[in-house]
Amino acid sequence: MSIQKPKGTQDLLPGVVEKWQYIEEKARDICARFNYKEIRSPIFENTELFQRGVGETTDIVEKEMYTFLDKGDRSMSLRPEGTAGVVRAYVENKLYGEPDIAKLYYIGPMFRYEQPQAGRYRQFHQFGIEAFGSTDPSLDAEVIAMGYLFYKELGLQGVRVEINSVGNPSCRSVYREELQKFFAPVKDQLCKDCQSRYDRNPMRILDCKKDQAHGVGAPSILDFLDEECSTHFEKVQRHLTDMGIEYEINPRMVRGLDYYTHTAFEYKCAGIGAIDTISGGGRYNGLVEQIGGDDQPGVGFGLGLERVLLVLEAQAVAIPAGRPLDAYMIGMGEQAEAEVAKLLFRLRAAGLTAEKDYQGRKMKAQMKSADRMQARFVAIIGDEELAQGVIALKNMATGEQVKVTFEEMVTALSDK
RNA sequence: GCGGUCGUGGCGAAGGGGUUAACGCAUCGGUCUGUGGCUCCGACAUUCGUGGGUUCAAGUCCCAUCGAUCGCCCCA
Repeated sequence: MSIQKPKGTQDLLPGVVEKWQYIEEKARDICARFNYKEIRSPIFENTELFQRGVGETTDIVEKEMYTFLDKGDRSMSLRPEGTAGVVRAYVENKLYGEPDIAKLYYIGPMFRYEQPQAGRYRQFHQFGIEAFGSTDPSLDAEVIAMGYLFYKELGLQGVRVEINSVGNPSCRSVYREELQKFFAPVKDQLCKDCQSRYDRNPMRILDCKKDQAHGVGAPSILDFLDEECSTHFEKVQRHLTDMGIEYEINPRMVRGLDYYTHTAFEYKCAGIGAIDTISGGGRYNGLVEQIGGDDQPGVGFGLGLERVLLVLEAQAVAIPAGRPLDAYMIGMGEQAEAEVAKLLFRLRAAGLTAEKDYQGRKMKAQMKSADRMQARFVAIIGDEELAQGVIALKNMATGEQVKVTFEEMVTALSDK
């Protein structure tokens, strides 16, 4: 067997790649309207960045990173998510010194060594935004609203917004202890997974899919928020309501990255097998400092593009087709073929999309080819046309055929 | 890391131990010596993911391995 693509990766071939371009275009457009600027950071970083940024105890860092030693014995990792690298770039380039807050976005591949399944790949793509430098709840709400609008403008139906507040590190640690106290007496009745969650991350027990009953009567994080955290959370909600964004509060929501503070949110939608979360994000006020910068707050989302595609497909949302072919040129005979090559270049230089045959096929086969490519016109040159200095233009939709001079060709093709 | 299902031409798909590997679509050629979407005719897998084993005989049975797919953990 010849070499195959690495497990969990995809070749995006012509026919599909146009969908990606369309989605990326939509992302860039919405970023422009919200005034987010693109940032391109490396696809690999020092491993330590992710250990510190994403969190040593997260599954991502513990078992899902593509880590390797480079030739200088430095430990490098392919980025498993987008935020850490952007934060690093923000700090390294001292963007906090700018007068306005930094509103950045990225689109690109991320890598996690996981077992692939529906909506999950080892190389996947995210469109994400990060806004640094403000704790204003209206910024949290803006980020949430922007993701929502992105899905809406793509034509996705049934996207739900769930929000939660995970508080700050101090209210969270109190809550964590309370949760462990709550579960301690029933620990051995919990499912196997939840027993291991008990120590690692008791909040996940609430999110257990096997047994929703686990969390009945359990304390809610929202009751442990301090003054500042609950005020922030209330203001975020008010802003969302003012913008007309519908949301649900899910006090059981837990995110997979350690860095979140205050607002955490997810977008959910059916259509990708067992997975319903299509993206998520939140505020991360301690992260910039943890990466070695000033104490600058941040908030953002990371949105899975494969999941967007899958839901678009599940909902059969039409995606605009790529650019059609204006003309397919056919030359009969050596001299005519040379003329075709020349005119083809002229058409292309004039901004038209044009194609010819390169396999020496019969005219009939070339016509079929033009039909397959959905060419609007077929331009034919044979001995007769050559002698008259004209070209036969056939409209493939109507079947009409007219003769035009070489000079008239470009305009004839342009305005139809 | 664990579990289920699957792996036959460019694509879809039959064949479940016996010697020439159905069929459909697509493609190419002809019918139509220079005109597509229709018809009819013809061509198109020394080979069944890979490696090993069982057998007189293996796409067909067994083992391993790789991959796809779905699910668990976790996540986008």
